Amino acid sequence: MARRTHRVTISDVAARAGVSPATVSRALTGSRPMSPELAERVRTAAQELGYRVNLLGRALRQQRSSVMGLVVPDLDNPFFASLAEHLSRVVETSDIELLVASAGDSVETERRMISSFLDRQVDSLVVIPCDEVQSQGGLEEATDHAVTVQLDRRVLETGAYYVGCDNRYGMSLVAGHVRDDVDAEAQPVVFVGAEPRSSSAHERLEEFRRQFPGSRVLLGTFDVRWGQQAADRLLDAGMTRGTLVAAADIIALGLLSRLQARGHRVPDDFRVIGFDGVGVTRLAHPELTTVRQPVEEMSRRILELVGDLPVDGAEQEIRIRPTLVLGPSSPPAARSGRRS
Amino acid sequence: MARRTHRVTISDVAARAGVSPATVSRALTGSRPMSPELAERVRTAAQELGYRVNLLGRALRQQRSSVMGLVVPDLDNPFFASLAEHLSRVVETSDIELLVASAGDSVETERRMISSFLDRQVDSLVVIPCDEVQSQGGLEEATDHAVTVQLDRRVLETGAYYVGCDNRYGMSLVAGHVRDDVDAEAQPVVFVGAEPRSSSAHERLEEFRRQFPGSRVLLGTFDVRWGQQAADRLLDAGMTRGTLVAAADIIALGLLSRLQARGHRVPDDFRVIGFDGVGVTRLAHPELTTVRQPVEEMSRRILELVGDLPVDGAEQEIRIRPTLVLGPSSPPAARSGRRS
DNA sequence: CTGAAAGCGCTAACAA
DNA sequence: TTGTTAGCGCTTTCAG
Repeated sequence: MARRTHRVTISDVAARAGVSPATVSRALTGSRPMSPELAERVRTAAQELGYRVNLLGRALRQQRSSVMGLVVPDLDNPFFASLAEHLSRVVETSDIELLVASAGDSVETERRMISSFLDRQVDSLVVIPCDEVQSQGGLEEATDHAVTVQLDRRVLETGAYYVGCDNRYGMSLVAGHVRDDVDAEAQPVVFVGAEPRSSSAHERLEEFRRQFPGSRVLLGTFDVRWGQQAADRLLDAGMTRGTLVAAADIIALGLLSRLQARGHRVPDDFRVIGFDGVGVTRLAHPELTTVRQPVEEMSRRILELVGDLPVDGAEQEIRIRPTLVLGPSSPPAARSGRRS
Repeated sequence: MARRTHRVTISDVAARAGVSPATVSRALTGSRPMSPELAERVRTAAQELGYRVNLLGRALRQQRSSVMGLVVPDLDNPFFASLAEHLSRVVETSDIELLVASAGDSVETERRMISSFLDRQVDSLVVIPCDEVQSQGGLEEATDHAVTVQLDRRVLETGAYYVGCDNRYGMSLVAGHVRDDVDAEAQPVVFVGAEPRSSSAHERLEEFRRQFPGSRVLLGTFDVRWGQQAADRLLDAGMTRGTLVAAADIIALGLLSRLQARGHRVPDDFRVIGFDGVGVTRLAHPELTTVRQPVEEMSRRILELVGDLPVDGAEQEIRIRPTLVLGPSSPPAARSGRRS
C-alpha cells in the first residue's frame, strides 16, 4: 500500500515541461488548438510525473461536475438494480458519469442522499422515489438545483421530469390476456399488489380494479417475502386454483415459490402473471407471463433530458408503453382452453 | 423546473449575518467553539438564503472528499447488487458516503471507473474486480492513490487489501454435506462452475476438485443462463439424476429452472447446491442449500480498514468463514436416506 | 472568540 | 499559439 507522498499538480507538470499551467491544461484537455510538439512535451512530462487531473478542481472552476446521480430505493430489489445497470450502460456512451446511491428503503436516507448529491454539485439527478408522498420534499429540493428526473415512480407536484412506463396500459394488456385466455370461473382472478405508496403500485392497482371490479385484492410490499405470504394466505383460505396477477415480478416470484412448495401446479392450478420483465426475475420457473418495461428506451430518454442540448419544451412526463410477454406461467389459450 | 439563478455562497451568508466567511464555516460545521448567539444568527441567515455547502470546495480545501467508491462488475448480478446494498447500509453509520459505479462487465470500463473515482479524489475505493488478471492494472493504480480494498475477488500482487469469504472452506462444507447426506452412487456429483477468471471461481473450483477428484466439471459464467445451458447439456447427455454443485446461487437458479422445466424433480432426481446465500436468490424454489457469505461482517471489516483510525498493521487479506445453510434443494440425510 | 488572508487545483478571460 | 491573472467555494492558519 505505497501511497504517493506528494500530489502532482498541473503546476508541477508545467514546471517540468517548461510551460505555463494554462498550457498544460489545454494540452491535456485539447480545449484549444496548440502546437503538436508542445502538446507532446506536456503529455510526456505529465506521464513521467504520474500526473492525474483533480476533477474537484476542474468542477469547481467549470461550475459543472459531469456527474449524474442516481438514487434507488434498494439495490436488493433486482428491478431497481437492473434499472441502475441499464442507465449506467446508456450513460456510458456520453461524457457524463453515473454514480449510484441506495436509499436503503428509507425516506430519510433518500433525502440525505439527494442532498449530498446536490452538495457535490451533480449536474443531474435521477431518483426512483421511495414514497409517493414523503419523497416530495427531497425532489423539490433537487429540482431547484439540478436537472431532476423521477424514474419509474411519480411523485406529484415536484417540478421534476418523469420517465416511466405506462402502467395502466401494461395492466390493461394483462387484463386482455386474462380475458382472452383464462376461464375466469374455473380460475378466479386475484391481484397481489403493493400498498400504493408509489405511483407504480397505485396505477397498476387502479387499472386492475377498473378491469376486474369486485375481484379480490391483496396488498403488501414489493418483495419476494410478501409474495410468499400472500400465497400462504390464499392457500390457507382454501383456494385451490386461480389466476394471480402480481404487481411485480418479484412478488410473482414469491407466489411461485410458495405455490409450488405447497404442491400446486403452475399454470394448471394457478396461473401467475408478473410485471417488469427485467433482470434476474425473468428466469423464474416456470417463466413468467409478464409486462416488460422498456428500460432501454427509458434510459435513453433520461440521457436526452439531461443532455447538453437542453431539450426545449421537453414534456414533463414521458410514459413509454410496455409490452406483454407470454410465458408458461400463464400461457395463451391454445394450451389452457377458452371459455366460449 | 425553476432553477435557482445565483448560487448562494458562504460569503453571501457572511454578509447577511454581518460576520466573516470563516465564522460562517465554523458556525455551520461546528469545527470551533463560538458564541451560541452568533452561531444562531449565522444559521438563520443561511436558512433564509437557502445556502447549501459546496462539497467540491470543501473537499478541495480539506484534501479529502469523505467518499468511498465502489466498483462492481455488474448490478444485474444480484450477489453484487446485494453486496453494494449491504456495504451501503454499513457505511451509512459513518460520516463517509458510498457511491457505486458499475463496470458493465467490462475490464475497460472498470478501469475507467476506477480512474475516474481516483480523479474525483475518493478517500477509499472498494473494487469487486472483473478479472483475476486484467483487473490488476487498475487496482495497482488505485492502490497508489487511495486506500483500496478488493472485495470478494482477489487479484494477486496489487498491494490492495482483500476482504472476502473463505471459499475453499465453504466448498469443503458442501463436500461434507454431500458425503454425509447423499448417496453418491445413486446421484453422481457434478460441479457447475465458472471459468476461473476470478479468485472466487478459482478457489471454489479447486476445492471441489480436491474434494471430488474425478468428478465431472462444467465451466461457464456467473449467470442464470449458463446454469440453464449446463442443465440442458447434462440432460441431453442422458443424465437422469445427480447432485449438482453450483459455484454460485445464480447458476443454481438456472439449473433449477431448466431441470424443473424438463420435468425433473428436485431434490428427488437432482439435488442442487448453491453458493453465496445472499439477495433475492435465497428465495428460489425449492429453497437452496447454499453457502452463506458473511456479507454483513465483510462490510464492517471494510469500513474498519478505511476508518479514520488507520488500522495499524492490518492484515492485507481478511477471509471470513461462511456457513452452510441447508434447504430442500439438497436436504440432510433424514429425508433422503444415507448410504450406509 | 472572531477576522483577514491565503490557497487547495483547475481553467477561462484577457493580453501578448 | 502561449502566458498571466484571477477566482470557482471552501477552510485553516495566523493575528488580534
